[in-house]
Amino acid sequence: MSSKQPASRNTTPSRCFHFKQFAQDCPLTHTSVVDHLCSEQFPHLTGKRQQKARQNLGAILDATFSLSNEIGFAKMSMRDLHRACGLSLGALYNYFDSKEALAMSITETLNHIAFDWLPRLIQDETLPARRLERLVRGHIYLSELLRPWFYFVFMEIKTLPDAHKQKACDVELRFQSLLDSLYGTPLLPASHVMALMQDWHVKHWKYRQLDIDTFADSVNTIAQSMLKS
Amino acid sequence: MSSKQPASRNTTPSRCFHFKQFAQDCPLTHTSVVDHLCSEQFPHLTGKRQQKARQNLGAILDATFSLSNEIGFAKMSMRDLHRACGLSLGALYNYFDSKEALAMSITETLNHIAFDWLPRLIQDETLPARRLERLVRGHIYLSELLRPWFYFVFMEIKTLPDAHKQKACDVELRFQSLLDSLYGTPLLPASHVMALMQDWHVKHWKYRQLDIDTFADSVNTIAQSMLKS
DNA sequence: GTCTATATACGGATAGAC
DNA sequence: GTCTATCCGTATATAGAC
Repeated sequence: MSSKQPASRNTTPSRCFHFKQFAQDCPLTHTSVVDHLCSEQFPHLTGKRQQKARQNLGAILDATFSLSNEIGFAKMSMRDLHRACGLSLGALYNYFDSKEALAMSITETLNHIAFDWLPRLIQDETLPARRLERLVRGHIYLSELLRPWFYFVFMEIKTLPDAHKQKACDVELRFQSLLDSLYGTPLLPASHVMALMQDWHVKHWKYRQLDIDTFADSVNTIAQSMLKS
Repeated sequence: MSSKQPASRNTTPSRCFHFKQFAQDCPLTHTSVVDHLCSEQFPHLTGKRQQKARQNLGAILDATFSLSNEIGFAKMSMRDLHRACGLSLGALYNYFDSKEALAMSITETLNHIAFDWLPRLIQDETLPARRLERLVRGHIYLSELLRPWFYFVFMEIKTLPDAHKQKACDVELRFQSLLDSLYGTPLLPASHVMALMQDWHVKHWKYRQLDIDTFADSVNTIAQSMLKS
């Protein structure tokens, strides 16, 4: 995953990896996550039945993301959802026990993935500067691959029951502690980096026209500059 | 508003102004904003009646901020609100025509203030580096003085009707264009600075232990470093 | 102006036919 | 497994007494 080009300045910056590479190597995509969720909720299903369930789950999640993005999860009614995803109101409850269970499945799934996956980014790298770059790029690129998931969790954490809220915060704090250990100083440099990275999905309407690698380069530059001082 | 101390390195950084100065000079406080809102909604009231209205409005807003912060505005019911603020359910409707009108009053008021006030920060300053520092500190300090207002608008914009949403976004874009003009390059440096500044109120739970001037110094350092490159 | 009581609608969730 | 029809609690907003 390392760039082979000579170190020529003022052209493309050298990157430990870029988005296309990451997307090819990373086993996580929107549909793979839906499939994973399906296997968890309906472990007994196989073949055509499984196919159908995955398709419906995907439709439910897509509609949930779309509606939450537009009016917020709390304002979205199950009736809105059933109209948007094509299933009947009753059928929804075969997939999720309640509206709250739907929200929790989403956060639970993403947390599991993030918790599991982000540490792997740096497992084979010891140099702090390289570890930092891998964390920064990895987080930004992953949040792009699963943007609706990241955005949903960011915006809707507050409305979840406390136990769940805590767990979701833990993921952020764990990632932050990874950064903290690189910087030596606690809190500030790591928090700044988190804020910059998250801006990619939180304010995505701003970045529509912008190449994601350019964005990641920029965040990485700032992150690296704080490492030196 | 400028610091008089000699330029001694490695001690307190020289600041164009710090929080305490800003708070003394800035005419905006939580109560003054409530009073302003009161004068807009009940221009005819004076004396004891006005006093009472201000007090009740303040209680309603405090309760709204507190409940929204806890469970989100959409989940907060008018019954929750009436219990939390002490007024009866019916009495609430003497102050706001609807739940939506309450949310709109809050965003409207803050937008008006921000739109009006932030440009004044730099009106007497021509040096880009100083203009930048004044904008950064001014935004952070103002968002601290009116933290519940800023947080509310940030989190609840999405649930408002489209026309209102647009106006709120305009304020952010206007501020960003002030920054853009300082940087020359559009979008990226300014967006980064916005993200860093907003983190103070968005993730305030992280910064409970941190001095606001230390935070502002840190953001300003990053903002300045992007100015040079 | 503020209260209590209530009209009216909509929400989440379920029952039971197919 | 999916549909339609429905239960029942709760939400916003209002009416009318004081």
